Amino acid sequence: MEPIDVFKALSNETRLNILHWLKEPEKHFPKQGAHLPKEVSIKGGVCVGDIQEKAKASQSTVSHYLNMMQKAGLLESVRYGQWTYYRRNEEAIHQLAEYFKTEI
Amino acid sequence: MEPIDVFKALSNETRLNILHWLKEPEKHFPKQGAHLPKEVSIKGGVCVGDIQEKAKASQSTVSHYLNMMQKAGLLESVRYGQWTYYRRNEEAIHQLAEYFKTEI
DNA sequence: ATTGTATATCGATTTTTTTCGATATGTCAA
DNA sequence: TTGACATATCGAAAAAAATCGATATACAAT
Repeated sequence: MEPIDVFKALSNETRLNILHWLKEPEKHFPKQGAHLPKEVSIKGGVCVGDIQEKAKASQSTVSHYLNMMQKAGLLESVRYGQWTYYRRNEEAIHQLAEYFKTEI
Repeated sequence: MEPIDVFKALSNETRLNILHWLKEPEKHFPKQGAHLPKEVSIKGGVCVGDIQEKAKASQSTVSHYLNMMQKAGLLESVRYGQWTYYRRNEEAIHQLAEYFKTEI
């Protein structure tokens, strides 16, 4: 997890928004999980299409953003069928906050 | 203090290094404060030239970096004669760490 | 006043990032 | 197996950031 990649990922309003939204997915994505059979639980995960709709950017841009944020370590993804669910990587983000406090 | 400006400022290795160096100025800038009469104390401040020498980038680039970091709130500067001393804005950085922990 | 030094700003070029539409890939359903 | 859909990847154009040398500004010392 390269700090610089994390900071780059955070240097954009839309990406920052996505991170925010995913903090309270049920609040910001009311129809969250619509595609999932209820026995499958992808807690806190939201599919790309829902994020795209809210972010108001093109599909390819949002896909790119999510990939970038995942590579930076901020998000993790789970694929279910044709959908990819993204959620925050809370553990990594917590470590990051520690890093920020002690190293920056 | 706009989070995005802060993250942009942190998205560069040299700038990240500068922030690091200024955490322990006496360690990384042995000849620190050489220009200052001892009754003037700019605690933790290092002049642009010293930073430039260590950063190995051009004078204009380093000046630009420092200005950017100051605008982002990470640094503060004091001018003494022909020198500008930059030091960390510890209070702002501390607040930032709090922001990171609670908002990111 | 003139010269030298430190830093800031300007202008231009190169590099990186953003952003998109088009296309490819993978999955589901009929 | 065909068609529809979700997402990923590709390739390109536009926008922004990095970076430099040259020049300006501000101060110091002679």
